[in-house]
Amino acid sequence: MKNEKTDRRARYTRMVLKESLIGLLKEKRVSNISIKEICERADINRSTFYSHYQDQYDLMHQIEQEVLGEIREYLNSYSFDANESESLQLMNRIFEYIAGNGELCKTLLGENGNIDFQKEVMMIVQSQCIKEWTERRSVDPDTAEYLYTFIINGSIGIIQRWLKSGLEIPVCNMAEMVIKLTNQGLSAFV
Amino acid sequence: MKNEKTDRRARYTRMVLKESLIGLLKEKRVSNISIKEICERADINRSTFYSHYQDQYDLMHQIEQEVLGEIREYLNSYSFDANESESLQLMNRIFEYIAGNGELCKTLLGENGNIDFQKEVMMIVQSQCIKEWTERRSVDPDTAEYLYTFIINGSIGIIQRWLKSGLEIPVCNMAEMVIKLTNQGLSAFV
DNA sequence: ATGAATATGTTGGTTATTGAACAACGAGAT
DNA sequence: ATCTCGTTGTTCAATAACCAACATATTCAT
Repeated sequence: MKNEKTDRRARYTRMVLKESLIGLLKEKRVSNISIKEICERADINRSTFYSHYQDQYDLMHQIEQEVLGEIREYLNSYSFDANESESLQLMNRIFEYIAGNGELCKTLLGENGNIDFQKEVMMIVQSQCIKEWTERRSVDPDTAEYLYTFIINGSIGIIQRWLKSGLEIPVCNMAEMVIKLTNQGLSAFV
Repeated sequence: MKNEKTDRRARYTRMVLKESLIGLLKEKRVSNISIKEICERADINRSTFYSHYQDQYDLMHQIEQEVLGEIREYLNSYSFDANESESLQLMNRIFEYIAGNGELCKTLLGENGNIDFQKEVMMIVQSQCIKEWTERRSVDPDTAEYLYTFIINGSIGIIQRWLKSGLEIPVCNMAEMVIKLTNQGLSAFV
């Protein structure tokens, strides 16, 4: 029944180390962040760091995996409305999630974030979107590769722009915009 | 050279326990706060609590002593301007301090605070004020006792009112007001 | 007044974190 | 090329915090 698995102390240690890295990521990219720095900011002994993580990248990766897990959970807790496009609904939820986790997402999806993680996030929803299309009409697999790349990178870019602007545009408009761009783009090839 | 004396862990534990109690004091008075409650809020094991403090009152007392220490330090780091009344300057500094430590002071000086602590705070400055008067003119010691009581309680009341209002009135006006009331009051007896 | 539930101190064995030390490495300056 | 100086992994004994369990106390409804 215990919500948290581990010892209180370990939980606390991991929490502050994560917060510390996230804070530092607002200023610079992981590669320029030292382990010493992370520990000082978290007020945790350096040797303790090593008993939890290999290095900065490992810590960052674990943060990313948690966020991905939360996003997936968030999407799964949702029953689709049959009247609307599944892709659009998914996209809406993604934007909702990002908006509701502002600071963290702003960092992980921002310029100091890991591009592979960012792609993975967009993949969660765009893969559904692309599937809807390619199932209906036949697409040359080589071409599809390029379409993926374009759509995923475009989506990431637009989200980063949105986060920078301070989430001025409402969630539903963002979702609609991306879906439109995706569908329009795909329609030229199928 | 170490600013902090103890182990990081002990420092952290004490810090969160203090924060926890301060938070709870916003809702109710110490006597209605259980140790279990404090520990749960702080996410600290109950047995750890006992290795630092006797009980809620002990913890609260230590917080109060720290604040008193900080106030004294704050006042000592100040060189007086010979042109102005020393009492008024002191009073100004007290209000400055309170304004700069809003949340904590609002709690400790508020309705759930310890009246003895509150009196001690006002004593720090009013004793100077009263000394200035009684040195100059002779006062019946019995009467003086009542004058103290009146002035100290009046000062506390006015500060609580000020904190409740959200510090609307500027610091210097508050200080002047209390000093005026004090001096006017005393002038009737000496 | 009685009983059930909840808070209190206290204990002993276990585990996580600490601090300090070490050799090894890399970057930058002279 | 040599000399700093700071970061890196790693170790280890000391200790703070953990948890679970226990036997009292308190509280509170009926």
